[in-house]
Amino acid sequence: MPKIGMEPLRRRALIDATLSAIGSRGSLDVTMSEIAGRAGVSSALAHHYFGAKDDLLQATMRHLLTELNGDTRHALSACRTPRQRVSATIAVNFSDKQFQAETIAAWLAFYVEAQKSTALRRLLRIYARRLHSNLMSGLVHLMPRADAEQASEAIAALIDGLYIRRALKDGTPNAAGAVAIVEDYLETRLATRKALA
Amino acid sequence: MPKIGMEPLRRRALIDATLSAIGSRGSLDVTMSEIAGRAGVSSALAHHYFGAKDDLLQATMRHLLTELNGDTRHALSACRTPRQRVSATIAVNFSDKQFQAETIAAWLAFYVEAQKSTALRRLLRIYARRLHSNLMSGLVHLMPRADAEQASEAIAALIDGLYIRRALKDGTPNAAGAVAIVEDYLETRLATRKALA
DNA sequence: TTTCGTTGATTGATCAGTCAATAAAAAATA
DNA sequence: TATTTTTTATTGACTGATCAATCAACGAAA
Repeated sequence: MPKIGMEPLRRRALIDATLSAIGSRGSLDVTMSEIAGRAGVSSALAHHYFGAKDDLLQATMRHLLTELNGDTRHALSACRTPRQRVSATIAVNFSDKQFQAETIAAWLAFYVEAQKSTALRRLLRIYARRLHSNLMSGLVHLMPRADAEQASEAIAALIDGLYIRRALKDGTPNAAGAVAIVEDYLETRLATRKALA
Repeated sequence: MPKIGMEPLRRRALIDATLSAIGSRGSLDVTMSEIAGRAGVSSALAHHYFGAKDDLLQATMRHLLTELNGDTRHALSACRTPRQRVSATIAVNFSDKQFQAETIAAWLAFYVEAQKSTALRRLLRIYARRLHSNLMSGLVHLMPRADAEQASEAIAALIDGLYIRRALKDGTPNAAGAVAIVEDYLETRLATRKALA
């Protein structure tokens, strides 16, 4: 066991363990012992590095946010047209890495918890703003601003809704189907504009 | 205090209290004492009438489901065309009675809890099936079955997504805006079919 | 006098969070 | 280099709070 610079390793391991615990339980009702156990350490150590449980939960959510943001930036960097930007922004949310039982369960649980915790609510708002701004950066070139605003709202709602449905394993089992639904919405929206013009 | 036939009154009061407790806490993390207190009785009485806490939670969710179903039946009974049926099905979900902070918070919380509880999951599945069947009963007359299937999936996801966003008080503040988004999706979908025909 | 409605008090379990103690690594000092 | 000292990593054991669930008891209605 190396005893040098354990802090970042442990923090990361604990965040991963939190994610997998939330994923398997399907909610934030996981004990510190459960999390620590999955990370292979004692619950006391988890408290040592993160303080309160809420802090660990926040750090976990921040991690999710960072990952999604990184993936999005990467995907957007390859885009040449506004149209591509919109599709890329959508696609990231349904990529193999993001659209995964564990991650989805965590997002959903955080959404609920955000109604109690202002800190989580703030983080979720950051996510919402980023998504909106990414979508708008493309949509605004494809339709009038008011329309773009509504389309962005609809796409965001569609993504959230598909996440929920995926969590419940009701309809929309695969990521491909989910993307198809959102893309179809977008495509239809754009086609209508063209047809009416 | 009348002491005759208290059971149905108490049960109803406890369910209402559960709903309002969940609404104000924003999650299912409410104590039996809190609920019983809101209903003006002791926690022991809540256990007396409902047994375990889970049973009370289930009864509360069943109540939500019953209400929604009643409202939907009523709305559908006034419809003359398939097109109206679809709009009516959508509208009910955003009616003043349903699209309310308290109710929305409860739905969201139940969605999360359903990942742990098979009983709740079964109830949620009933809701999903009903919604799908109601939507399809109209859509199937307006477009090919495969398209209708996808549209139904999209509308269901939109509704769930708009509920989430409402819970977080991010975009989509009012019910009217939410309906507009779903109706716009539907309208665009139908208009495209016409334009291409 | 049995059944119904009701509660206060209690129990037992679960957990978040703390703390004192231990061991090993790093740094400082001799 | 050998030593003491300090910092880092880690835990088992404990505490205190919270809660679901139970139960014995009591008053009133049937």
